[in-house]
Amino acid sequence: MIDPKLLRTDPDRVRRSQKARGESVALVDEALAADEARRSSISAFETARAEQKSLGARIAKASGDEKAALLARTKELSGRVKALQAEADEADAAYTEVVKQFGNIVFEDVPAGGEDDLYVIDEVGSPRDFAAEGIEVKDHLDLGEGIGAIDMERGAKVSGSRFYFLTGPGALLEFALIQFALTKALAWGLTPMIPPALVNPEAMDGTGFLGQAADDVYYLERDNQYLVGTAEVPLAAYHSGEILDASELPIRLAGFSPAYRREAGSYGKDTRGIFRVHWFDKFEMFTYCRPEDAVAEHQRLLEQEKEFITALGIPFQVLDVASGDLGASAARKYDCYGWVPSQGRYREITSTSNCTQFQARRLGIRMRDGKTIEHVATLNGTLCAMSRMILMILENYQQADGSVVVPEVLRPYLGGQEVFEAR
RNA sequence: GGAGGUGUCGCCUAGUCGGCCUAUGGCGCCCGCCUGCUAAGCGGGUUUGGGACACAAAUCCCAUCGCGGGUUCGAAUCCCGCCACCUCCGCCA
Repeated sequence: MIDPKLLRTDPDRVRRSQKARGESVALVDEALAADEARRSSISAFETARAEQKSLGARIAKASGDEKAALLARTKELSGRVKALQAEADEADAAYTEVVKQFGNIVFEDVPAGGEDDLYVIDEVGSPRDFAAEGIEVKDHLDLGEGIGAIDMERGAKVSGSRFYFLTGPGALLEFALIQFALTKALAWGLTPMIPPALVNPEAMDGTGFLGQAADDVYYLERDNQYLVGTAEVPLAAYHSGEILDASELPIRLAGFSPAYRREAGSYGKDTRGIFRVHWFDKFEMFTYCRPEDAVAEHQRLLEQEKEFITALGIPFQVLDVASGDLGASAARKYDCYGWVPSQGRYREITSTSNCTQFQARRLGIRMRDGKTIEHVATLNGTLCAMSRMILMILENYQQADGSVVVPEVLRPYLGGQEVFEAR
């Protein structure tokens, strides 16, 4: 949720943000009108309620005829108070509904455009020249099946399309990545977390995933619960409704969980292999911090992502995601795109968002700093999405005979193994 | 899944056959007084949200006793639903 005060004090700022997102600017006037209506109906209710209370106090002390007279008078008032209260509740709900439609206020210096506008702000490493090495590039699925790491057919048999089994070397790779990510997370001072992957509606809605992204979320109707698409959801909701002591901040977490995504609307897109799947495991970083520290914290998360990908030896680019392609919660987002040799282009492997106070307002996460209380800022960033990273490793470390070299940093977690041989 | 119990302003707690509850007391915390210093003692303050006053401070108003409804002129208190926790039974990694 955006700051209701900002709407009143600087509606133009909100209009600019809506425009940058490519969303309705008229919504601002709608919200202002709803706010006005809300305040006047609340004030009408409060006046009537005050009168009712003072009458009530007199009734308590009165008796006999006086009491009877007062009772008669207050009966009528009681009905009015109820009606006014219903009106006020309704106006308040209507206002909230409008305000919740706004995405986070986009930072002014976020580049304009949509998902096709790629602003590359950094580049690390460079793709191998496979031709020069005399290698005919295979894609991750051919390689994965070749070394016995991925079984898509049985994934489909057991669970349907976009499901897979990681087998033997594939499973070992994931475990090694988990260990390596955990080692990094601890070195950076993050607290490791294993959160529930099933959450209630408040958690899902509070993190902003039931808005424009609702179709992409699995919902269990019988239990009124949602399968999370990222550990960001339970990690954000972890402190919901709490007032944290400012001295505890920043709180830096690294949560490991499965990620479930319906991938609605992506039929026929990236259908081969494990690039786009309904489930994968992921290590996700999450920070609660003071609002004024959020921009620096965002850089920190990005640096950690870059360090991780660099250590694994995957060539990648860093993108400053265009304003029209931001998620509802993000004021700014950086994506890291890793090189996919079989596609001859860079594809997303990590993403980090600065949600400023947007999520914290919805989830009621505040901090007490001396006498003042205000909402914290929240940020999230991918540490390691297993399926994508395995894909990157398979393709970038392939050899002419279909074997795959193990990235050096992972060898300690694989008993020193250096190569996965093709079978 | 079945039976019973519990849920009060940071923590503990009083209050439940409706109205002096504007929610008691203790601990903790904050401010002040006193005092060679500290402690003790004394006095005051201390839920959160919204709103009024052009900002701030002060003050005032409304809401807030797990959440949501209902009964009533009036609900922490009575009724209904939900949630969480505890105990026992059943089932089960």
